[in-house]
Amino acid sequence: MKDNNDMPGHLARRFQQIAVAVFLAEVEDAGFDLTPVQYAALATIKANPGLDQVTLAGLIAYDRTTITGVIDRLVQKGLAERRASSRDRRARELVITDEGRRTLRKITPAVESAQRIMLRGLSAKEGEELMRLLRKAIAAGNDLSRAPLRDVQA
Amino acid sequence: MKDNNDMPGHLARRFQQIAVAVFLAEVEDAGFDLTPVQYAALATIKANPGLDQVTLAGLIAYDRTTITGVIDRLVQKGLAERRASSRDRRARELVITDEGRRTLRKITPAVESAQRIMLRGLSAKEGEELMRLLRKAIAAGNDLSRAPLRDVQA
DNA sequence: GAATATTGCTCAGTATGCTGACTATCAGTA
DNA sequence: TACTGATAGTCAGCATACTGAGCAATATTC
Repeated sequence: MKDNNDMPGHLARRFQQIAVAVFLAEVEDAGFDLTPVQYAALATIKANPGLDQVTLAGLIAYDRTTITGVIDRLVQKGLAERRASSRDRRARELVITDEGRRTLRKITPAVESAQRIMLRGLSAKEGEELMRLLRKAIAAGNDLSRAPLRDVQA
Repeated sequence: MKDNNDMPGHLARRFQQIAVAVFLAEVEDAGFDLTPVQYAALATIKANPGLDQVTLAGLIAYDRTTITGVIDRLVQKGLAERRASSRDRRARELVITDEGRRTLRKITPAVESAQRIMLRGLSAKEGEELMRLLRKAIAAGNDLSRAPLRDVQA
């Protein structure tokens, strides 16, 4: 009988569970209230001003139905804005606000600290190897989820 | 500026997302309707008949408030039963039903197939190494989440 | 240019996960 | 025994994630 600890799926769930908890704790200690998902979305909006929701979803591999709620909350917190697109009236252009920019800047140390903490059981070399293997497994399985990563050809 | 692909937290989310999608697809192909979480709970109940909910939660690192709903659904599907404990009237003893046992047995090939598919981008050696690193990182971060893994001393 | 297909977004419904609060019960102690 | 603290379970509320359906607008095809 295979143990849970031999199941990559189970290990993935556990590691993610810890990663989220560490992220939230570090960010809260820094005086902010932002989830990992909201952080990734906000950082991606900042790096790609004016992108639409589907493109954002593709860049961070979120489901398009999930993005709606995430952006709702970013907007509600005053960190981002949804604007009507002039090119396509179906689409919304997303932009970061000054407040969002400020938040991103101030929150960065906490985010980086969280990444270190969640790997604290591993040596630097092991941490790198873990990330390499995850990237490789993810690349091979990308199309197996409903929300695959998609590159944009601007 | 660090890329998402350099963030273990982001990679963890992506890998888990794929792992769940693969699991659900394989299980559905086999003609069953069981989530990864429900499967782990059911398998653990089978291996530890009569255990209470808190112990179950500790064995698979679920939050105790999450367990309630998971068991509700296992019971509703007729795969497990909740019984009053004679030793402690607060506790519920969990047991697997015959139907649950049958389901577990028939679903096992699909579950194992799912574990292989989610590692399909890696060699056997790399898959082992990924699991080793995940186990190590998880062990070091176990107490950082609200739902740590807990061993039982029968 | 009209019919068809596709796309961007939203919504309803379900299933994890979590925080925090509450009830019932048990355990230990004065 | 009464008091105190801890524990088992549930619930309300919020935030991901997904399925599937639907609406509005754009693209494509004839």
